[in-house]
Amino acid sequence: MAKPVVPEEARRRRRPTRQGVVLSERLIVETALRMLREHGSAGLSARRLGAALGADPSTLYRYFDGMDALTLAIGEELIGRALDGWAVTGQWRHDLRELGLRIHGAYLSHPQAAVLTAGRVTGRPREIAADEAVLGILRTAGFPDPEAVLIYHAFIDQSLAFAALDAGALALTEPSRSSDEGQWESTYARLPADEYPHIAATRRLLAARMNHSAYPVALDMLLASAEARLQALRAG
Amino acid sequence: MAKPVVPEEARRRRRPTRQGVVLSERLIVETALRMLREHGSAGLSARRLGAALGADPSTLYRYFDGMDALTLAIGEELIGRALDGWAVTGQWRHDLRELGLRIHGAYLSHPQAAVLTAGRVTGRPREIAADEAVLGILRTAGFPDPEAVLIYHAFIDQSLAFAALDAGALALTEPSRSSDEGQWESTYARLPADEYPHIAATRRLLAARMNHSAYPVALDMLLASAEARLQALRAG
DNA sequence: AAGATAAGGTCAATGGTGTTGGCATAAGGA
DNA sequence: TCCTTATGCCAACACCATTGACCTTATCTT
Repeated sequence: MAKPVVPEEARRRRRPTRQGVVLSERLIVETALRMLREHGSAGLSARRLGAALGADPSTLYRYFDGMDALTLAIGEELIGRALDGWAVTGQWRHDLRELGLRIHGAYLSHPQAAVLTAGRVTGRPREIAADEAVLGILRTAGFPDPEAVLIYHAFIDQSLAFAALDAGALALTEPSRSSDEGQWESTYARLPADEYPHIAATRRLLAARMNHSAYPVALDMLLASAEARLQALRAG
Repeated sequence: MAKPVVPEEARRRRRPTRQGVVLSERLIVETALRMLREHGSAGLSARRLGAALGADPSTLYRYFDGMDALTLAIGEELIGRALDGWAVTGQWRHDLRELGLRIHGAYLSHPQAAVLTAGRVTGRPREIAADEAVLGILRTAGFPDPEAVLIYHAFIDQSLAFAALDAGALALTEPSRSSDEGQWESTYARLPADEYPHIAATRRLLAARMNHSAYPVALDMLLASAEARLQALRAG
């Protein structure tokens, strides 16, 4: 840690860059997101980001202490976007479903960024806010604390895990665009039917399915199971 | 792609390296795994791997066309280890549970490697074998094909997604070893109780829970939900 | 057994990366 | 208006993956 990073709110002397740009944490994160979208996850580097901002790469170290910290900031931004405009209705199952799909969607809308950040738990404000919201929904719904914590954990980790997985797949295939459906079809068709009878028997269904995310299905199964537990608790 | 890579089974002239080591795909992958375990995921580089093997880094390109291909080979090796010794008993729920935990476990036993490879679907032999097995279990259990495909997809992606997520967490905290339990405890304790009442109320439970993987819980919920569907199908 | 062929190991070089210490300059407080 | 120092810039370091040319020697052919 060579140079101390000044926290954003304490910045006073905003000196414009040689090319006239006035930097800020926000500007840097947004530019990084744009670069990730346009040039892929390998396309983000201190040098390129610096160039895009019209600033020397080393200047970034005045704002983040290392690329890793920048990555975390990007993750926080994505979580924030997922929560924007989300509101609790009081129907716990609906609310959780909505939140899950939003998180998943926010990450998938920036797959290249998601690849870098999902799985990195940041502990930053907006992430904590999401945790608090989920716990609140479950406890209000009537789950006893131990149960609520268990389900909260499964729910949030499953959402992030699928977001990362699906984003990874998207980030990989996006370059080779041509994939649509036909790719899986041919992948499965290539396998010898006698050696892989079950795959062969469901070839069509598989090809149609594998182009979508399994997250909505997994999410609904998790929520259904939670509801069953809740009813069992009420009954017994 | 400058130099064509000779497939392993077609290799004839195995010339020992200057330091006397006879290379092979297997040896390289195993050495890479060992290096990942010992020096972390950032510790694997062509140069270091070459050094560890007693060979010039460029030699690796005779075996894999790029570090990316090596990564895929490592992933295939991990899946293979998960399947080693696994056998179907005929009780579908037990079998799937076992397989899921094995996959998850195999990845977690090499977290640094898992970070690199999970999420990269390879389509290599052992991976396809796992897919066929899962589909077989579900269809034999009585799930109609569309249902079987849906659940197969959710199951396998859930396993891989959690493996990647948990491995990532493990790979990160391993360097700073000291994390055990106390870290989460203090993380939650630091939050103002009036702003985060639900977190505050369940602080203890959370601290105890967050050190474990949510996968077993999520897996059981998915399987429970699948069983409910199967019974509904049989009844109606 | 001798020679030809080319697989496979090595060398050197290219253009990329994150990161740092020192320096210069201008912003904002006095 | 002057001083302080935050902040941008420069040059350098050590690392990275990858490649093309070269050389050596294991294997095949005759």
